[in-house]
Amino acid sequence: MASNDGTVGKALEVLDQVASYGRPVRFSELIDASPFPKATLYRFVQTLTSQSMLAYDPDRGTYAPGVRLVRLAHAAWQQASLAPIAREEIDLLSAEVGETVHLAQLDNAQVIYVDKRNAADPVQMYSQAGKVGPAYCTGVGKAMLAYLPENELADVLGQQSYHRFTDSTHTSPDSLREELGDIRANGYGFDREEHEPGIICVALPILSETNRVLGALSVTSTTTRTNLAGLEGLVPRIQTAAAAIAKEASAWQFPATAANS
Amino acid sequence: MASNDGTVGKALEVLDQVASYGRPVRFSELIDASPFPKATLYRFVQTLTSQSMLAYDPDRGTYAPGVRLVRLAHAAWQQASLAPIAREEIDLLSAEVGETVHLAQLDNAQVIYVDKRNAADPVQMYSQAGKVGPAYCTGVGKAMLAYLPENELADVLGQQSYHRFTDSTHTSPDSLREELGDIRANGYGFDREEHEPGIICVALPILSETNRVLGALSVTSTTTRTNLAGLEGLVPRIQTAAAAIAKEASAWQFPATAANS
DNA sequence: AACAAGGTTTCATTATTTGAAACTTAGTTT
DNA sequence: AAACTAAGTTTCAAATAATGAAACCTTGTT
Repeated sequence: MASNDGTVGKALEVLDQVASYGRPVRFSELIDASPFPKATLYRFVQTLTSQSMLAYDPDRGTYAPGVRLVRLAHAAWQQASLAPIAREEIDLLSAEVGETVHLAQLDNAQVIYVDKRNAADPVQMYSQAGKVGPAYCTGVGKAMLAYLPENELADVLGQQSYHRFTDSTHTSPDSLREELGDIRANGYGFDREEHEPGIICVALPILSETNRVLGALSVTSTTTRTNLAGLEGLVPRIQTAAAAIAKEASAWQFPATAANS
Repeated sequence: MASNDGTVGKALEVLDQVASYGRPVRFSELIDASPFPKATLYRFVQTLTSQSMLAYDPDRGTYAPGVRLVRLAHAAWQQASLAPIAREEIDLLSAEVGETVHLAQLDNAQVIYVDKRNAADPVQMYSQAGKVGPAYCTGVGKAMLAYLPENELADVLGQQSYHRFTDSTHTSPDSLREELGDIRANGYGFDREEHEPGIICVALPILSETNRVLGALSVTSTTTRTNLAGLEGLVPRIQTAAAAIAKEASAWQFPATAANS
């Protein structure tokens, strides 16, 4: 992915790098970790700053992701994500099952959580939406991978880290592939404490009419509260929600443009 | 701004264009409204899609802002925005005054709302955070403009539309400049129904130790509930919050990096 | 005063972008 | 079923922009 998208791709690589620090960074820190020569990186950072994609703090000489991203993300979240469409269904679902519900989509080879509803404490969206996670060891990740066309799947499987988080984490594409077959057969999959000990979930894909993967929906719980069989009992209810979201998504088309100021 | 940032600037221009539609768009719609020749726009859209900055819907042949933006925005919101820092103060403030509180920052020449708290009905953030508004006719906008250094101010004033929303909207840089002087003198400013009839607010800037504009804080109400004098009474309380946020912002530095998965 | 380190600018070379035009589909119309 | 049309895609020489080594500032340090 990173390769061969010319200058724009390289600039976005720099943007990702800055974002990855999780705090404002100095130019010198960036150059130490950058494949680009000083002058080149310098120009990228200048350009991105001038475009408000990065914010420069002159008091400290640091760079951070810029506010223009927040504006663009607003648009992305509303349009490209299932979140606004799925909102009501997720509210209902989480209230009904009394557990945490996640709505996720695939960004490249990673899972990106676009919404989350916790039965207990009400939302705090921006701080949760946008979080990324691994695809190979999460319920939502595997549910989406299971329905990817072979050519895309091969690509995505090659990009996973297969880091062993727990004893039940998949550590190779082969064992993962096997489970993906099961998921396709059942229509749903589990996270068997593969990412965090004690945390389990059931996940279902959200598919378009043409069977493209739009996203995934999951209900998460802990081994102290329930078990896989318990979660499996929720599948029909989650299936209903997933189907409703898919239907909404396909209806959601060209809602007569409104002019803007 | 749009000028002279090379290929990257142009690509981001395209990204903005797509985002501006508020719905998925076809390539043909983009080309009709684009200054770029077909082949050039085509390559931009390809590149942005390959980078997940745009999402392509193959069923419908449409483009929309991509999920990578949501991920980047998460980083932007946490780091570049005052929102996470200001959260508690805003909670307190809105609970105490019982009115809507806005936290805004400047993105180029526009106001971008990074957080909002409504005393009455609890938040629905993503739908609000990221929203943009005009700087010349909003409380937060004017509060920030008032403390901008002259060279930046001139630039920003030139970019305002001066559209007359109501009878009290500023329609020229000159009358606006005059009010900015008053705001600087008082330390706070009003929105006198300049954007929407019946809606008024008091706004204060949030300034760094070196007096750079970090953002602005406002309390909004309606003419049926209160008046300017009533809002003015809240200034000391808002000032406390603004000062606390500024202090937090300056302390918030290099909080020991955590490695990421 | 000499020395670094972080940051910024220069400029000839090199590689990428540019865009008119030609080409492919797929969907109409005569 | 042939001729038209609109939308999307590819080509390629010319024009333009990106590159990066090295020199140059600036600010803080020994």
